[in-house]
Amino acid sequence: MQRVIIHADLDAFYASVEQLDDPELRGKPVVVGGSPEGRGVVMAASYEARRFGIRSAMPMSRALRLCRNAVRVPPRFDRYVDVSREVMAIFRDVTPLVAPMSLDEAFLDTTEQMDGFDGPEALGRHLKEEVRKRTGLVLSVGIAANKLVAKIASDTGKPDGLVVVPPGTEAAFLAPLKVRALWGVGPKTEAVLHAAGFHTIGQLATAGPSHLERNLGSRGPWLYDMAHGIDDSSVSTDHERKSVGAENTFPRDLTDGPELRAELDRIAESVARRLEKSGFRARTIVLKLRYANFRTITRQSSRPLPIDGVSDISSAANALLDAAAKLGDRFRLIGIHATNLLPDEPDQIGLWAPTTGPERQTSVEPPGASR
DNA sequence: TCTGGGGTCCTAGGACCC
DNA sequence: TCTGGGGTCCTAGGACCC
Repeated sequence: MQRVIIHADLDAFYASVEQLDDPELRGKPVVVGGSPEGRGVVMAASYEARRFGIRSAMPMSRALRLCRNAVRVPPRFDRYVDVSREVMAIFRDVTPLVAPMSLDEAFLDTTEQMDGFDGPEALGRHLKEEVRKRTGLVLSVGIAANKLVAKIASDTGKPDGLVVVPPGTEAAFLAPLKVRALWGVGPKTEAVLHAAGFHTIGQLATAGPSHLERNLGSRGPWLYDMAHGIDDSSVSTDHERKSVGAENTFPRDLTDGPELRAELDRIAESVARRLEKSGFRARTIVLKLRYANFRTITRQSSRPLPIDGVSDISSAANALLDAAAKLGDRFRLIGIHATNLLPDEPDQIGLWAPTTGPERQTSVEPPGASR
């Protein structure tokens, strides 16, 4: 059966919410993000701000140089989460198959809902109208037979877009676009593709699978499928969490000392709190350090039994820092990630502890002692 | 110009097991 | 003599996405 997949994406989400909540900001170049003194970056820029060349992820200091009159607004994530919930609820009024990708975008599978609408475009218009009516926000929509093409379709229509790619026209739709438009092709892969002579998706589509594999290794088959608009992945509503992390960039670099250790403990608290809230415990703690020169390292330690609470996370992270930090090292960022998650079900501990716990410990033997 | 914070997935080497 | 094969787990780094 021909699938109908929608990618829905709110335009300049954080900045638009700020402009909705504060009429003073409407029509002005608004930039949401951290302060330039605190080494903040742009998290969202209104379309008025984008006219000055301001883009997401740009250092705030540079953004404010590009547009002296830009209004900087610190992010209010709690508010964005609330608005996002409203929007996702609107999507779920249309179909139960909604897969949120972030606060401001989601995939919808509306294959089974088409009877109620006069074609995919009408359904897209309905979504846009409902979102505008109930939240005031502008939604861009892409509709195609799979997620890959729907996503790229909504990207090409922004802002306030509604792009439908009929089945069978995927390759023709993609052909003129730059390879960078493909999901998963970032700056590095783009450079590799350029070096291999591929600039547009159409050029990529003319290459045979074996040629792509020779030039691009294991990514070859994947790129081949994407260039031809092939994507069989489904819109999945259940997302399993894999990690919980927190990190912080300091306004000024820090050396190891009370200030850095206090920051580490603060982050440990945040991770412990969110881990507990999400109903997981972790078997692995990852310490992340970014040096003043931007080199980034990670150090991790795993345990047979899940760690439990702030003090465990904190002591694991501090031990990793003890081992990693050398005198005179200057850091701009420190972070902790908890991975190898297990559901936090106290009842289950007795069931797995005897097998995973002691068994692993007895495996620590002198070399050659076993076998 | 000077580079956030939340994530996911992949690769590659090494230890270890049977 | 020159050195298995399949599998899992751990660690470190990196690309990418929003």
